[in-house]
Amino acid sequence: MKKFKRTTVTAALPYANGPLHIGHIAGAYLPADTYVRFLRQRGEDVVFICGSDEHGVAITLGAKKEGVSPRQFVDKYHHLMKQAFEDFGIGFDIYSRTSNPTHHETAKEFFTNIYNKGIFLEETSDQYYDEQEQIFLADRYIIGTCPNCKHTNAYGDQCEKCGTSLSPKQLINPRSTVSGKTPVLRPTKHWYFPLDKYEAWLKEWIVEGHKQDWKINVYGQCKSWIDQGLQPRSITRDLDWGVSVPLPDAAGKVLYVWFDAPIGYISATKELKPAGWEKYWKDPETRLIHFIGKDNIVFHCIIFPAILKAAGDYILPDNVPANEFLNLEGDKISTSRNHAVWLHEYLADFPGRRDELRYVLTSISPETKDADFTWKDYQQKVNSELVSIFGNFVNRVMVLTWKYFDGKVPAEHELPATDERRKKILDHYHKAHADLNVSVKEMIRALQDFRFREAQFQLMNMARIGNKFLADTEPWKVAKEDMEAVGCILNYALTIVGNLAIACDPFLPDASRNIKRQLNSSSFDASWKQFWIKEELINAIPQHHQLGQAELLYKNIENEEIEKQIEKLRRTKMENEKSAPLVKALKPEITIDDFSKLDIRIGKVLSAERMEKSNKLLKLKVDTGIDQRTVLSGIAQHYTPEEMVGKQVTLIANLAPRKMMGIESQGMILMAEDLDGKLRLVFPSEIVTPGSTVS
RNA sequence: GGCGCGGUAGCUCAGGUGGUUAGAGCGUUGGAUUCAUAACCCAAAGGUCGGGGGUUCAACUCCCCCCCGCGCUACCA
Repeated sequence: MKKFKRTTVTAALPYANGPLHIGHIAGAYLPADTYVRFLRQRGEDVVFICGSDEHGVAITLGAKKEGVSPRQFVDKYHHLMKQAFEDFGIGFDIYSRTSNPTHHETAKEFFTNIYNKGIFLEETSDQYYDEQEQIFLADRYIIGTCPNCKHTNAYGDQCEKCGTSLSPKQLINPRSTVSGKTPVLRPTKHWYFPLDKYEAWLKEWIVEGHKQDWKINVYGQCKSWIDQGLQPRSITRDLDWGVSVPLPDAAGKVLYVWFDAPIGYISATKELKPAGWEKYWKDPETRLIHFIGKDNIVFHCIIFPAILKAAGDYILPDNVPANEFLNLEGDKISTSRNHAVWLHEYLADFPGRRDELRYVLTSISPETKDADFTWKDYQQKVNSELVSIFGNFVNRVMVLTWKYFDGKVPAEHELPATDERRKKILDHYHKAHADLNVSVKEMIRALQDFRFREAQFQLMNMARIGNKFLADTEPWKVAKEDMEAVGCILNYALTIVGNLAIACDPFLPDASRNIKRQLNSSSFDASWKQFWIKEELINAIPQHHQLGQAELLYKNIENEEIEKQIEKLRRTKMENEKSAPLVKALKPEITIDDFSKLDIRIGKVLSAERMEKSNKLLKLKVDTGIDQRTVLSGIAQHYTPEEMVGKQVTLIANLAPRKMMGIESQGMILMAEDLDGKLRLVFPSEIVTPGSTVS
């Protein structure tokens, strides 16, 4: 592998529209922090960059909802997140924010730089405009009736009821959420980044260049994107919140949040090191690593690198170890449904138990597939691994040393194998030592490869070996006859404890500090970084050294504590169900004249088949009494073609024809939608003649 | 529908250029032990490696088809 002089580590900029939950932590911040701690232990030059992502329409929308300005809105969440990170002990070198002036300048420089190279495309297209407010409406500022499920408050980019992604022009009866008025289409100019022109380069860089070293999920996703063909992407928006486009004819336009956000990494580095930031972003001997969740892969692996490439003389990410998602008690974590374990709430409910959360989240880290956090599992892992194996080992060594040597590290010397027992002790010592060194090497290798689950497992294995060493050598028995041998055993046991204190720093920083305190190691622990360099057990503690008081590292998580948490989630779920409207709201009143415009008839399905390349559409041939016509209906997930044939259906016969997937649909079949989204046919209670009208 | 990733013991996961009885930790059960937070140590039970075909002397590992989970994508008058 290429040798680098320094490392720039970024963790995804969290979006400032809500608090942090354990999914965020497990996905990006904890692995990043673990990795950075590892590099720092080795004495490497590393910067660890993060900050709040504060632009975009969702922010303005959220602010509006809370009745505050975007500024106040992002201030609130920025400080909440910053505090939670700090309280949890994520050790960023800087936690910045994209609303900073430095960031605005940097982002504008990026734009101008690329603009001056003539790389951007300019294009004018029709978008919805609110005439009363005199603003262009971003997708999420437009609501209307969802063409799919008829939900009356679907957003312009997505219907939250049925999950369909939309474009504003698909909405029926669009209206502006700002003024409530019906918006009009008006031309507007935007700038596009020609991703397609970077396709060949991306292919070479990723598909050929990173086949071996990028995680398979990341690589596969990138390859899929590139193979599908890349399109130019719009990088500006009509909005008054964000980084304004630095061009004379661009009033009211800002950079698209996805263009400016990753640049935030660079701005934050500038802020951290005004003089020396460039070497962290432009020196080919710097290694750039992005820690993100899988939702960010395309931006960090495709778009941002292309932008860096276009800007010129920037380095590209050497690796992007994206994680999959974390679920909670079998369900997706959801901010809107409040189905989450919020970081700040965890810290308040479990004071002094940061390591515990780190440990469990790393042990279930969604490195290769989505993982599930359950409180029961949390309790079990803490109690049976952290407490029983790790904490207990440290404690028993401390207690034994105090018991037999008044807390003074026994002399380390060659133990002459003068009898059977000593011989056995020496055998166990050699075995333990060899096993420990294997674990140390495996742990470090795993850390280098971003396999944090495995790395932490090897750490625990060190404690397991320690426990076994004590059980095998039984110093409490030997003490009755051979104190010199006991001294040797405990000297080595303390060596293991010292090495554990070193090794656990990336994973369990609080325990590391705590053990150092117990070992009273401040006078010599500066030499401990040799552990990370030699990649083997070091002689951590000098003989005759006076230890501090023994203290339990962790205590058991009691049933009541986790039951409280489970109950909390259960209550939220119940409240959600209670408060969720069971039936949809009534639509505005209409007149009999409105109704009489509809020509609703009963038809009979003559034939039915699946549409090619669609998993929702069925192509039906319907006898309407008047004619036989083709009707496409999005019911393929609810009815098979076979069961549709011969069925009587209710259809709107005078609806304007509409082409879908190349075929014209002449009418619409009426369906009842159950609360769970299931569609059921509506038809007369007894067979009627095709063509019968409905009124 | 297309594409990507995944589906291995109760749980969390390893593994594999195809080759003797498929591994680990936790959990469970039994034993041993007492320095330790009833912890540690030893041992055992537990898997038709998502399903079905195929290639092969031999497949969990390669090929084909299918099913399930997650994501991206097309589509749902």
